[in-house]
Amino acid sequence: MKIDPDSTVDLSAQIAKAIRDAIIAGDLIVDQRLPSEAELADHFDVSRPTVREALKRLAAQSLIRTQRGATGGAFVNRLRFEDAYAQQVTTSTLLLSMNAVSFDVACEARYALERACAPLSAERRTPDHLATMRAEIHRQGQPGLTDEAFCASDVTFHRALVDGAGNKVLSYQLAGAVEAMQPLMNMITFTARSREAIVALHTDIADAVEARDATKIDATLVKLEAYTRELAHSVVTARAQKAAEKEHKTA
Amino acid sequence: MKIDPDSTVDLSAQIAKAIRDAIIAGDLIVDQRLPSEAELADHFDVSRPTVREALKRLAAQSLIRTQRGATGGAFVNRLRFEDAYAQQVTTSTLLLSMNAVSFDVACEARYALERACAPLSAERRTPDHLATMRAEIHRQGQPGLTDEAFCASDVTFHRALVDGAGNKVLSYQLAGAVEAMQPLMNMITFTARSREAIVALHTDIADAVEARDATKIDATLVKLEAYTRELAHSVVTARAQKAAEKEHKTA
DNA sequence: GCCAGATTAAATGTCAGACATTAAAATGTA
DNA sequence: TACATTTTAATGTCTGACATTTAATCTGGC
Repeated sequence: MKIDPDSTVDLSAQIAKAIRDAIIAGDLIVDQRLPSEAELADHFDVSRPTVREALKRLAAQSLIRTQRGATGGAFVNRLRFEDAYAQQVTTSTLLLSMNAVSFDVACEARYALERACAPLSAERRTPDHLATMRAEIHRQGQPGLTDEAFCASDVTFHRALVDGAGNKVLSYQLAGAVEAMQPLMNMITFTARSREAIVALHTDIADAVEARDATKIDATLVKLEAYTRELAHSVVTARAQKAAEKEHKTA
Repeated sequence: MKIDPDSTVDLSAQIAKAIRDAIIAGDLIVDQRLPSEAELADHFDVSRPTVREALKRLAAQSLIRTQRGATGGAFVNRLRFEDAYAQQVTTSTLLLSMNAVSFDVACEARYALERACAPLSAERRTPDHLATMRAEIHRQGQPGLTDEAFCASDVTFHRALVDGAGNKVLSYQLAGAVEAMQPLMNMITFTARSREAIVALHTDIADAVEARDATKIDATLVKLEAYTRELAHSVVTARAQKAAEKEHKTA
């Protein structure tokens, strides 16, 4: 592991890269202890604060964890699925919001991916997945539910569908696609009628999952996507109209 | 933005979280300049190195960028698709290797997702995507290509297929699934015969994409998945046999 | 008045050394 | 042996300083 002290790049960034590369290459294995900060500072010929900045960078990516005390230090962290989920969701959410990704594009991606899980989910779903889906459908029908809670329940429902595929990698990849949509969905006002329609589609999906009918799941997801996009469009149209009216008033 | 100085959690982690939350909530918008390190230190009532550690954490997630000089400072970074790709690939790769994800599980996830792109790609692919696919097929047929180069070309081919869907979000989500497989694929030895078979399937896919035949693409991807898994299994079997022989010799 | 070069100022990048805190291991003692 | 104490080695944090970069400002000369 070496760095170039003459480079214009931050020393801490270079050190972080060197260690990260070592982890990726397998030179440092899970749970292995890194040298102490003082030793690393010595090795790279930099000060301790610089080493610390590098370690914090790695910690931010969940690549290492630190422990205080006599036998403490920095350890290569086993990247867990849950940690990766969280990062994935954060990154995806910011990506959508910062790049002004349209509702349609995000929605299309999400349903395309979700439909990919349908056949596997039909085959492998357990009673547990089914129970979660039914419970969320019930929650979604409750009056007095806020729009945000409705959206959150929607996410839980769809995650149960995805998890039903029984493939952790798939669940991880989908986490971003499904959850990152939430801020976009939250812009929609769900009327009683639209909630009813969505609950009906969700029920169809749950029924199809129970019957292990992959074709039916797929078809219903297509309907749900179309309906969701329709809803979003009506929101946009309504907003545009209001803006036009306001414009008219002030003029 | 506030932190709890009595918490057992690192101050730098708390500060990073506070700023991250502000970015996610939209309180800090893209390209906005954060207060200087000294001002942040003052605000959170900590020292400058602690603030710096927090900022490095955010920089590691591409949430901010820093600039030196008189008008420099830390700025909220527009998370670009390319940056997100890279992070996604790194995370996915480590996730698979550190959790000993089986070839079958990863492969299943990858092809399920890729098949989700097929209908869109059939509809929207441009001549460019097609040209990339053809070029990679040609490369894959060249004798003397190393296994690694073959794998790399394979990845490029499949990315062209995915990109053909013309949905950036989809491309981003797929990046991890496709590229993270590469280390696993690299364990396979591709014989001349198996390369020939793969090239034939790739050709079928390219032809189907050109003909905008979604059904055919899907069917061929299913075949390709089956063949890939078969190849991987034969490698595992061969290894097991060798190990058994060695065991026999030493015994 | 205008332009080129020198100066200044404000920010990040880096260093050195110190002290605080934590937690395990070593040690001492009943 | 069991328990309390001390030691020790690590991370966490602070202070203060200097180095470096870069844009803005000032200054002379034309």
